[in-house]
Amino acid sequence: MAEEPRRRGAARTDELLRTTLELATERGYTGLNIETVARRAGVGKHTIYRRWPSMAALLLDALSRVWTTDLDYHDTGDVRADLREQFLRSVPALAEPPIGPVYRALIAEAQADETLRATLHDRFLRTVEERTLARIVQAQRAGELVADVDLTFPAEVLCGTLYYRYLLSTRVADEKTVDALLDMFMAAYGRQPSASSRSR
Amino acid sequence: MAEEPRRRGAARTDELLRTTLELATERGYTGLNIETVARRAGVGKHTIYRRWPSMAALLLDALSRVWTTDLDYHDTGDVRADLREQFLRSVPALAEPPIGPVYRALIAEAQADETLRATLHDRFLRTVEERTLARIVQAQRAGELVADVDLTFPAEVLCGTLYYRYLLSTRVADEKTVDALLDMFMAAYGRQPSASSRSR
DNA sequence: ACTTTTCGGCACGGTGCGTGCCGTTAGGCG
DNA sequence: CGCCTAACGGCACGCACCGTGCCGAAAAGT
Repeated sequence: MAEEPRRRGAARTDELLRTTLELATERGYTGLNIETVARRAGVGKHTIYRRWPSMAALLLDALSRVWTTDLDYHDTGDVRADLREQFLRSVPALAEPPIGPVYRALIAEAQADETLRATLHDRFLRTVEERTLARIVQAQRAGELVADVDLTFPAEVLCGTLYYRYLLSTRVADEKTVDALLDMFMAAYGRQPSASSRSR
Repeated sequence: MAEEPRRRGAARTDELLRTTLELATERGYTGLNIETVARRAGVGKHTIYRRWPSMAALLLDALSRVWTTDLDYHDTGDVRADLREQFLRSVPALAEPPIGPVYRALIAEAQADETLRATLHDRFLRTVEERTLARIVQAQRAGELVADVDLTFPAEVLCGTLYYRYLLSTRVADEKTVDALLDMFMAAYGRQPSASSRSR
């Protein structure tokens, strides 16, 4: 999204992204606009507009910087435990600054801009869904989950439910939630009948 | 949210809500602001502010007007068919005007306002989740679903997944999606083992 | 040293916000 | 019936942010 500036730019580009994340952390969603970022960075607005066509584009790049999300599912051979560990690790990261405010700002702007909505999904959510799918497909191959079922949609349900909690409700996605979600998933696709996986 | 105006107000209040919905239908999310509503209704801005403290409050009331959502789950004795019918009926209603634009506008504003987020959830999503829960609990009592499982969270997953699709991705929640969702739900909580409910 | 391009700074018109202050008008009351 | 009070429409304000244009300065490339 950011075109490489020719001369002094690279360092400035980097600084602007850092400034954006700083602002998100200190002042939250409210402080996230171009004027404020420019003022804070001691920069003319052109310097920003030369790099990004809109605030949304700047936010997308800023988010990419921190969305490392240590999204690396373990594979201990216990798919439920691995999913659980990953969910409990990544959900708080989503809510806290700087990711939280930046993400919220993008969600807000995306409501008015379908293209942004698609970009947002492609660049972030899709990755999460795909990695999740990869992990459960692996479990399926290992015999932990029932065979002959397309797990694409279940992977979306797993991720989507957590995002729904965070973005559309005020309920936190705590351990209880994650466990209930995994109960449902394992009850539907786990190998052993039901009772054992449905407890806990 | 709207306090009853004393004299000329009731009719005006009603007219303003209708004007808001008209604007949402004709111009979408973009046309939804107080100035535009006031201009369109031929009204001073005070007349709006006297009734609602913010655009969000006005939108909430406007949404209530059209959120009848014919949310009435049938009970034909086949819970899967009843859920399917309801989902396919209500999902498009959510996307089309006037509900779509108004809802999107609220989602956008709610990102900056936690209280609004809670209100939005309480006034709309919670109802949907509760009715869904009521229907599947009934199915549980009828022996269609496994007993001794708390279905509160599954009800949230059912609704949440559809909202996730609509609000955070650009994928539509079509028949295939609804069927896949119900596959998962029935596989997890349906009475008959798995194979039959997982097909389709 | 000279050119090119980015740079910061400033100002502009435009839009929407929320709040004042008019004079007007409708509804309720005596 | 006429008065009085409250809601009304219209207008203007200061504020914030948007996106753009123009300046002279400074840095990078030649």
